[in-house]
Amino acid sequence: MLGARFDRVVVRREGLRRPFPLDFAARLSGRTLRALDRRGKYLLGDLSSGETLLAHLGMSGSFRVEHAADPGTTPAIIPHDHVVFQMSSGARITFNDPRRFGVIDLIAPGQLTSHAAVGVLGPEPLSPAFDADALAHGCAGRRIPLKVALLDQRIVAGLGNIYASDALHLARLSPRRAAGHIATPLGRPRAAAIRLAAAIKTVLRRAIARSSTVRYREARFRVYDRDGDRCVTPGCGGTIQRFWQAGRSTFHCPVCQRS
DNA sequence: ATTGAGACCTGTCGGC
DNA sequence: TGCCGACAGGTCTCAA
Repeated sequence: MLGARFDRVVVRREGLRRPFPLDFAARLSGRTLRALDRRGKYLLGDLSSGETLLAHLGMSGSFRVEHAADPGTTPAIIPHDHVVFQMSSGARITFNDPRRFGVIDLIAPGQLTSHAAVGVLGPEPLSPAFDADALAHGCAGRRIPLKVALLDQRIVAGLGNIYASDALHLARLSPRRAAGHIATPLGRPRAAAIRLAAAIKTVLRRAIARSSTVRYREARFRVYDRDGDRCVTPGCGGTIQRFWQAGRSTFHCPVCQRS
């Protein structure tokens, strides 16, 4: 898509979580995609019109890339194809999302920072801006459990249910611990914040290197979806358990994540 | 401030 | 085989 023009945009239903914006296809047609970026779980496309093409995969969304020049391939519509972008490069990019929890939206120029979700995102976990100080600052004074705090995109952007559990396990911190406990009363980081910030970076770098979210059904994690398994922490010997927090499943080792 | 429950949807899996 | 409930990578809103 990058550097190509939108030749034709086909919208195959009213919307996903929300209705598609007014004149969505018309506002894209003839524009060029100048740059691609990402904030947290949001994909951002910088358009020659100054608008931003915003996308979120939700739980089940995906983009499929096909090319007119690919020999022996006949691009076809399959179930749950909702938006098709035909590009001047010959590429055809299709947004498919069975559960329709995803987002496809257009943001007017300059409106991204005031966007209800994107505008309040916390720091990028792999950027230098995210460190123990930033994490402690975000958690200070909060009495919510650490696991719930890690899922709050305003504290740190982009962590989901898998890596929230895994990062806490690597840092050997209980998911039930109050988030505020990793900071001093003045919001300075305690040892736990230093461990957790580092663990988040380690877990995410490893996940990206292994594409473990892209193929998450085949992937194996430290604790996620491993209840009943033996804990991987050297010398621990505990058994991974699952419980519920804020409506989501949390996995942890009650032995090495006691506090 | 925080929790909990429910909503949005369809697909998959395990148990019977 | 087929049916049924539980659960799923994520937000978002409302009530308590």
